[in-house]
Amino acid sequence: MFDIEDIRAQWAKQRPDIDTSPMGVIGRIVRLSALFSDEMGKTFAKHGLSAASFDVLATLLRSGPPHSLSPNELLSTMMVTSGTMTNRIDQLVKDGLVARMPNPDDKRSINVQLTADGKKRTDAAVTDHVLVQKRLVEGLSQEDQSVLNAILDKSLSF
Amino acid sequence: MFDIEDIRAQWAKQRPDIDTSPMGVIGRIVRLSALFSDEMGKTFAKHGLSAASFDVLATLLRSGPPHSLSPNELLSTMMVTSGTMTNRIDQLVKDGLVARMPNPDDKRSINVQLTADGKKRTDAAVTDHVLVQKRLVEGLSQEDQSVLNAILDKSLSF
DNA sequence: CTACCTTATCTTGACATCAAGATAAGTGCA
DNA sequence: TGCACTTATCTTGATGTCAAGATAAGGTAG
Repeated sequence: MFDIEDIRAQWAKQRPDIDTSPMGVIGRIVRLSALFSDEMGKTFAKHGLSAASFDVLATLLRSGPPHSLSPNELLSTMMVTSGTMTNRIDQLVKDGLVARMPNPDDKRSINVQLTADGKKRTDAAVTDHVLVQKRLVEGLSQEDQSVLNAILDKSLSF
Repeated sequence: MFDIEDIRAQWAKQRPDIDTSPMGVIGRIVRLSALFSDEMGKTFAKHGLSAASFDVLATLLRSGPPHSLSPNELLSTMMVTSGTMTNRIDQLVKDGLVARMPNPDDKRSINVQLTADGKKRTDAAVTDHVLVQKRLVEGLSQEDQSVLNAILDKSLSF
């Protein structure tokens, strides 16, 4: 595993014409994201979930009672295609964590609703998850985190 | 697409017991990473490459002449399994961008070497790529970028 | 030299994802 | 009303990934 600055040094030798300073910032963000995702994935696995399932379950939970959203509503909060959403819901239905309920007002549509077991499992997973997230940022002071958020928001606004 | 702070507000209502401030930091990093990866992917696609192929090609290019590394060496710089590497190399061989060369010193091993066409394509893709990267961070001042790097390095050292 | 362990690469089977299109129901305008 | 357009979900086929194990060659201790 190379350090990002080592990689930049290699480029400086092989392609002195290019400016790799943006690569430093972007490389760190992409790598840190992968590291975070790996660690968070372990928590999900402990609860028998994948990041993908957790994403759906957590969205339903935080939407509040009756913990029920259409596939289209779920889609709009995650960056996945409709086929992916169908597949995710299929898995969760098979595991008994959500149920597909007909929508009486629009027969094209359905609602995906947390089951009692789904709600219990999701509540437990979320509780663990936030503790892991806390650990992942514990190397940063409160001020570091504020500064970080402010700078990242500048980039996210594009 | 919800804003991360909207998501935190939803949690505050549904699960007032949890501390979601780490989620603010982590969410921004993961989301920004996905955004960067999407944009960079478009550049690779323009050159007929995927992020996966580019990753291999760029590693070979920046390793310097003769632009040749073993699958194992490539593996150690990317976080993928050996099966994934075999598959990536297969694709690149099929596209004529790299060639598998026998290693005379160790018959278990091979070297993956950029072809002339592979080098040309990679050079062109890298040139475009760094321009896109530059655009992706242009919302941040030099000082923002320095501060960002310093803070991110604290987290990456875990 | 042999038997065993390690290393390097590839193979297999399962899975998540996407792009594109199929299906079915709702909407609106002539 | 009826026909075209839109919307919501699901289906299909291709791809990239991983975990686990297969294959083959190198290294070593006796």
